[in-house]
Amino acid sequence: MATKRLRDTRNYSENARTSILDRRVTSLFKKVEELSILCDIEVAIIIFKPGSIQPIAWKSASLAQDVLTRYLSCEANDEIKSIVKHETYLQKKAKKKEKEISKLEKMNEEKEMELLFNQLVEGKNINELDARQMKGLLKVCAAKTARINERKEQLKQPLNPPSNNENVILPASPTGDLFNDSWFIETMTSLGYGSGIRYGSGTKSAPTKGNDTNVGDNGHSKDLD
Amino acid sequence: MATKRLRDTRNYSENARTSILDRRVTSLFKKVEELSILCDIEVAIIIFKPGSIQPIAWKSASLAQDVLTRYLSCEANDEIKSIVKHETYLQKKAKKKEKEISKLEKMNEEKEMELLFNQLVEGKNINELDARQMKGLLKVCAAKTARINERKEQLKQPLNPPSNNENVILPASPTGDLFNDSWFIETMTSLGYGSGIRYGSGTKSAPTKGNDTNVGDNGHSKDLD
DNA sequence: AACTATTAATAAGG
DNA sequence: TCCTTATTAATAGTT
Repeated sequence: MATKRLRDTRNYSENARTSILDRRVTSLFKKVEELSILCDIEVAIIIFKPGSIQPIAWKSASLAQDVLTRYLSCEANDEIKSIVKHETYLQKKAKKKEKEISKLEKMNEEKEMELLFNQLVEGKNINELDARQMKGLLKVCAAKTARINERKEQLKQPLNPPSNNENVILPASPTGDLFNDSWFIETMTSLGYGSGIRYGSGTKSAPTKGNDTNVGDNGHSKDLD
Repeated sequence: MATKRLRDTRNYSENARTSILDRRVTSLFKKVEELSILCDIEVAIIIFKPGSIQPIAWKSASLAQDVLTRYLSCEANDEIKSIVKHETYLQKKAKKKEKEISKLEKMNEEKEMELLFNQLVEGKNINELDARQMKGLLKVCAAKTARINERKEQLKQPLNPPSNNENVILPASPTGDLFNDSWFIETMTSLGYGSGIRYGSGTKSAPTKGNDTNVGDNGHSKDLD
């Protein structure tokens, strides 16, 4: 029963909300139709529902358009102005999205290069790389080299023993220390990058600090699905 | 008393007619205002009375115009066809860009998971991962396990030399064996993947668990670092 | 979607 | 024009 005249549907579930709204809009249109016939007036109603982009027009898109056209021609001056306003609004929106895209593309590029680097470690044939990938890879290498140099500076300081378990705050730093430094230096050397380091030491380079790392060690992994 | 719901005002005197119409339009606007606020919709109403040329606009000329402009941009009007066309074009463009963004976001997610995996191999503390990352990681693990199994099959075949070394574009790079599967497999082994794998020695098939995503069996996660 | 109790809208009269 | 009142419409809650 009607406890109140109108419910505030804004807090309702999407489903209930649309069904209630449908009823109201239906009866509204009914009333307006009565009015328009019995009082001999012309009416156009446009409704924008929050969820849908498509507007609802009464009493039909074409008839509404007829009324709207006349209305706009009465207002004349503002017409073009507001439309142009709208246009620039849309253009701004598009530009914004473009920026967002290029940002994401850049992020993608970075991540791809990181992956590429790791793939190389895992045995990806270097011949499979194309020029673009190679270029990006060199960038990553440069970044990593820079980091190593930093690290070297740290090591020069007497009261600064190397700590192996510096953990990284992960996803935010694409240039973070993803790699075991010693392994990386050796690898770089083998590629001809390690300026002061000579290649030739028969090192096996498997990082051992991850030995006890277990992934999904118990039944908890089931809970993640 | 209300003998009927709505009177047909078309046969009334001009005076009575407008007064009746006024009341009705007033209550109509009241109702629509309630609707628009409580149901969070945008509405525009244009009314042409038979006598007067001037239309009535709800909820004010400027606000109505705003709604109308948007409406027209969706439906396309003859008079302002070109402008509106451009508008819808821009809207389509924005939609397209939105799709592009979501695609890129997905790609980013995948790459991030790959990276996460590699970070883990390199000693990242597993305790730092949240549920989402863990979930994605398990996916990657499954993929990598599949790869390892493939590799195992290859290793079983005695006459299967890796066809890696060819021309390389990198400066002075002896595409070392460092970029080989050995390191990866060792690491995998140390992680508890396919514990029977020995590089270069054809061994019995590892007692691999059927579940690809369930890796490792004993909870040593406390010792991770 | 149909039903019912409640509230809103409205016509007619003062 | 504004109030009152009888009547009908709209509608929330329920099924």
